[in-house]
Amino acid sequence: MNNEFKNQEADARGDGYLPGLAIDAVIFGFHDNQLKVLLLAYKNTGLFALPGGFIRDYEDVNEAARRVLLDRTGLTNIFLDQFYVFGDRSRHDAAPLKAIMAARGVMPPENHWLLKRFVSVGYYALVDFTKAIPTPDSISDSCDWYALDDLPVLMQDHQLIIQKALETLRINLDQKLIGFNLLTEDFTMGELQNLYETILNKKLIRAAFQRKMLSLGILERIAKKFTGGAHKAPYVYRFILEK
Amino acid sequence: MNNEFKNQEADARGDGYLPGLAIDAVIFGFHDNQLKVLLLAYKNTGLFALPGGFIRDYEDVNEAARRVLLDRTGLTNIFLDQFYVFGDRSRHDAAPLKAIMAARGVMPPENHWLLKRFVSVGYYALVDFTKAIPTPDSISDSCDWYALDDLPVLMQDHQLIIQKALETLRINLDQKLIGFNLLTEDFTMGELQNLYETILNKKLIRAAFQRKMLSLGILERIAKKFTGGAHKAPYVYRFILEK
DNA sequence: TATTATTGTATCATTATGTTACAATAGTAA
DNA sequence: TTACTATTGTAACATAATGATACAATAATA
Repeated sequence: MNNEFKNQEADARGDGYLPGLAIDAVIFGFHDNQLKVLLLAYKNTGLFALPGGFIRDYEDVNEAARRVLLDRTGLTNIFLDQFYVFGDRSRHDAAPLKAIMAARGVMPPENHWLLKRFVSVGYYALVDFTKAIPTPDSISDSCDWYALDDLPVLMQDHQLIIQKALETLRINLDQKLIGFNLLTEDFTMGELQNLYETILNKKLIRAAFQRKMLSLGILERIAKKFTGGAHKAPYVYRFILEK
Repeated sequence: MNNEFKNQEADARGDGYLPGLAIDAVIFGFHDNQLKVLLLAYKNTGLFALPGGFIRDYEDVNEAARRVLLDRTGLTNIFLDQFYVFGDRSRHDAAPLKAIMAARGVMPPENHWLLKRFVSVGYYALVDFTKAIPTPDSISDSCDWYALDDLPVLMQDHQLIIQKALETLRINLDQKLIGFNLLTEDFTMGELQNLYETILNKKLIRAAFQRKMLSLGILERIAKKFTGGAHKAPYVYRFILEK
């Protein structure tokens, strides 16, 4: 779904879009020691869904995914990767979209392109929670963060898509060094460890974690952070961007 | 491309297929200490291409990929995984397909569905070279193995697709334990090490490799293999399938 | 029976990771 | 100022994983 939905509704053939192909984006954020994802709520239907969209005939598929991310968060230059193509026939279920359209007073013809079978390319993004500005599209009343362990009921197979995105994130967290994308520019070692523990859902050994992170040579020590607590102030680190 | 190409050619609208979506399969085999991939050669055009196909409207996308693999190799129950979606607009180039059709005496209308832009889901498969029976489709004169380091000139972005598949294979070789899929059911430790060295393109330490593999508890020692060489006979191992 | 090439594994060295401990604070309260 | 507390940074040692070398155990052959 995107801001151009009105046009999409009006034109039953879907001119200007790649047919049968969609994008679903699992946009991760980290706040209050919880992993969260951005979800849209649809007017009068009680349905929740991942941000998504379609591909214009002049766009690369990856470009379209960046556009979706920009439209829902206002962010560019964000970590964004494909992780799986959801192409089962059983995904096809016109009912939710009909309900959404009906709630808006639209009765689409049976052969409306949006009611056809879609294959969806799954993307996951890692964003700085404090920088993102959740923005609903034209047919949803809200775009908000939901904790992964307290999700509302989701449309179609969106629950599965989130599950698979999380698995990908867990695997790639250790391989590629992508966790930093979920934090603010500056962070303490404790914050970084909290993030890792939340994503991996297990306790890590503090001394070993710190030693490992520092040994990677990807962290720059910026300054001390005086939190007001009655204890030694932690250092603030910053991820060193490679040139 | 697949055996139903004749039907596909005849029907300019592409009825019965998902529009604009294709599958490209990088089918890896291992022979003569070389990694090889299956390629098709097209009649009278000098063009080489990856095995591929389209998705029937009654098929899951993954199912369609299995069908392609079966049609080109005769194999089922094979390691097969998605690795990337190739969706750049710049991929669109009707020329090769026109050439192929022209070589067959067909002049498609400009709006023929096969000449439109396609997004392709990349799959990679690992097969036992000795078991696969390379089989051309209806419009290619050959289906054969080509060594990765001696590939012919390939259609469109198929070179890039192979490159990306190889990267995926290298990353997953250590994570998941998938190398065995490229060997016969029984193999020696030396053969396994050769496979790893070929894929990773680097020498491995024999003692450490053997110790690591045995410690994983995934190998069953079957018997000795008397090769006729004037030296100690190696053991033959078999991958233990988990239940 | 000696010779040769290769395999399986033991041994030690090096590196990485798990675990414990402790000094160095930054605040609070006496 | 001075104890007291909680947390951080890191040293120190233990354990595990990997790298490197060495050598005994063979299958064939001469």
